[in-house]
Amino acid sequence: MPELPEVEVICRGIQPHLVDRTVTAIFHNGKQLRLPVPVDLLRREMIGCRITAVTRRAKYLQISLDSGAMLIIHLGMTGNLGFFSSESEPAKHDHVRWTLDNDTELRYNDSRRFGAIHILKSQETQDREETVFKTTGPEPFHAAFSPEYLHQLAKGKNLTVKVFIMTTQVVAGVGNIYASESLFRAGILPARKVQTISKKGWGKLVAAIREILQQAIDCGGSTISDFLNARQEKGYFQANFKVYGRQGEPCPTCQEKIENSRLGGRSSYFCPRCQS
DNA sequence: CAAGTTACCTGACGGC
DNA sequence: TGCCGTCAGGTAACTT
Repeated sequence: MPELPEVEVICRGIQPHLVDRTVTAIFHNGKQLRLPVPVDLLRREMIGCRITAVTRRAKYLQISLDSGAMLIIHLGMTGNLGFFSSESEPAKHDHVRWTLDNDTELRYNDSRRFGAIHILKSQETQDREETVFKTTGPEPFHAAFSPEYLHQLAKGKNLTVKVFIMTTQVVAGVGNIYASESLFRAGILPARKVQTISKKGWGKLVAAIREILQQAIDCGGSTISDFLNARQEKGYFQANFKVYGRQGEPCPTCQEKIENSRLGGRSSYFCPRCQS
């Protein structure tokens, strides 16, 4: 489900419902996510605390508390967050619920359980870039994500460009869908080796990644099978996919058939005429 | 040490 | 109808 745009959409959606609310109770259905859910610690660090901010770093949501503690949520492939009346019956795969002081609940739903929930104590939040995000690259919208940076980092590497931009250490938040779409926009084949890309090529790619991610955020994200925002509404950027999931269909630019090949174990879609 | 593979888990879909 | 294989938005721990 979520790449950077979907996480950003959820972040903006839950923020107004969470800020200035106090956590009154936390429930866990006992199921382990990618990591065990630290329920006892969550209760100790969150109950009675007021939420002060909701932010995003890479594909992680960061929920700050007035105690200085911070809840960090990763949605994995199928994770989602939504608000419900605390009276209503939890849905299948609602693994964790945070009850708030206005009788609503934030609910974490995740059928495949590839997500993760962490809590940082007050004294651990300040240096999280050096701990939690030690291996996470720059945000795509940040100035540090520059053509020079990519050109430098690519030196001596024998990777394909698609695998490269999907690597967390290189840049945060670019997943399988937006990697294919950005490479199409930049006119670069997914299988191109990073060594062969010029500074100008990296410039095109940086611009393409930013434009695609921004458009997707503006569209409320992409709903492939089950993504919903905090108000349980679908995103509609999938209507703007030029290549993702479209193998065999004509390229929207030149009518050549879109192809699909596997790179790093992931489906990669491209136009063999527009991209080189 | 870089690069490729596997594992985690549920659900949808196509073929038989 | 159901059984089987394959695939799916991510990440980290393995192996080569």
